[in-house]
Amino acid sequence: MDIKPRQLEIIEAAGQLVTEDGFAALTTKRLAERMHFTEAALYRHFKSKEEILVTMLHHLASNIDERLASVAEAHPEPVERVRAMFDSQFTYFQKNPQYLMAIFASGLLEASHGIDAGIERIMVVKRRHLLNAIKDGQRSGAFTSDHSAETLTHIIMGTFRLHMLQWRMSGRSFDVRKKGRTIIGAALDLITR
Amino acid sequence: MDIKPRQLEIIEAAGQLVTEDGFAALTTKRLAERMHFTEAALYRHFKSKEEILVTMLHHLASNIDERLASVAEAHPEPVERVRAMFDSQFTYFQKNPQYLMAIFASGLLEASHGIDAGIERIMVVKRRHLLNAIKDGQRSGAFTSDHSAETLTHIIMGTFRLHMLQWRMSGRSFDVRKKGRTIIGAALDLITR
DNA sequence: CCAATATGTAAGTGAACACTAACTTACTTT
DNA sequence: AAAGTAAGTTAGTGTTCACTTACATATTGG
Repeated sequence: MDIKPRQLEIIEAAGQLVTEDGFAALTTKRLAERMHFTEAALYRHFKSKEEILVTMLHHLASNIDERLASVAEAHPEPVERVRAMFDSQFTYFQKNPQYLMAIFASGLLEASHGIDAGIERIMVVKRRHLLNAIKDGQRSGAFTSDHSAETLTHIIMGTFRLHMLQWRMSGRSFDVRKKGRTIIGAALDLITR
Repeated sequence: MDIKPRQLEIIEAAGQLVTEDGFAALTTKRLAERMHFTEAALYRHFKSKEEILVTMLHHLASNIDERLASVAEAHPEPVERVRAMFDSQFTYFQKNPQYLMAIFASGLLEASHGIDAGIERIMVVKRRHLLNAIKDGQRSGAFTSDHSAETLTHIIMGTFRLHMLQWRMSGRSFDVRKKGRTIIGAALDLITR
């Protein structure tokens, strides 16, 4: 699925609307206004509103997957790898806050199965990369084996998600990367034996 | 703010709709259908759809506050107190799954300020009780003081929230209490020194 | 008995929604 | 130069939304 430049512009505008004012704010009228064209023009690029969201989520999942894979390759040491993975996430969302919504929407939206599946896929992608790092860390003895890799992954992911939520709820008023490093650092410290 | 019995029935039906099929599914038409009366009858009990949600969130926040306060009183020992607090939460949401939505909605809905504020209030209530317990645990030496009580609270809350999200996303297909005990137990173990 | 109150119904309202049909314009390919 | 294509426009469509008005019925307290 290749995304044309004009489609990407629309996707980014859609993400902006959702992240700024919530899902209810994403209407064809408002999206067209932001694009400085009419509602009908939207349908030259996407066949439905749902397709806009699904394409956006697909694009986002691919981006995140690539980034995390490249970070994993660059950092063989597990503790540093996890740290670098979250650093990469913080940097990404700092630069592309319009995609923040995709972290939280899961299980709430359900306007369609396609959207729900797209959101879940993003979560699964992240989980897979993190779980790999944690397992490596357990093998090398860097992380505790008192609890399963799945449990440790859950704790780290939960910590990350809440951090991003609070950043968003605060109107992105603090340095998500700096505070994120502290809190992810603390969580990493707790599972490091 | 006292809630009349008929109002409570409507609130519970509204929570059911949201938890079953998402926020978009909460329409006056569907809510009236579930109550086996007409849309107009809703407006005998609430002056707007927003008031239904705000009243529901207020009711929920009060319930949770009471429960956590009573649990805290019954368990002076911090580690056991935290465990009992989450046990209480698991039991509550197992019995009242219609209120699950309120855990996740934060920062996403924004259909109105009143709703957003109501959801945030629930988060604040929980955080306050948990933070107290963690601070007590640090004072008594039960919990590590390597990280701030706020950071530890964040990690535990994030862990809890993700657990509830996964329960909901799975269609509540597993025993939230049993699995929750394991995962909260692991998190508690990590912060116990 | 009767007036007040609570709780319902039938039948609508205008506004907003996603989406479509028909037509136009600009650029590119042959 | 002609034909095709990409990307817009105007002016709608029917549907659904939250909510309202006017009226009906049942229960209850003085």
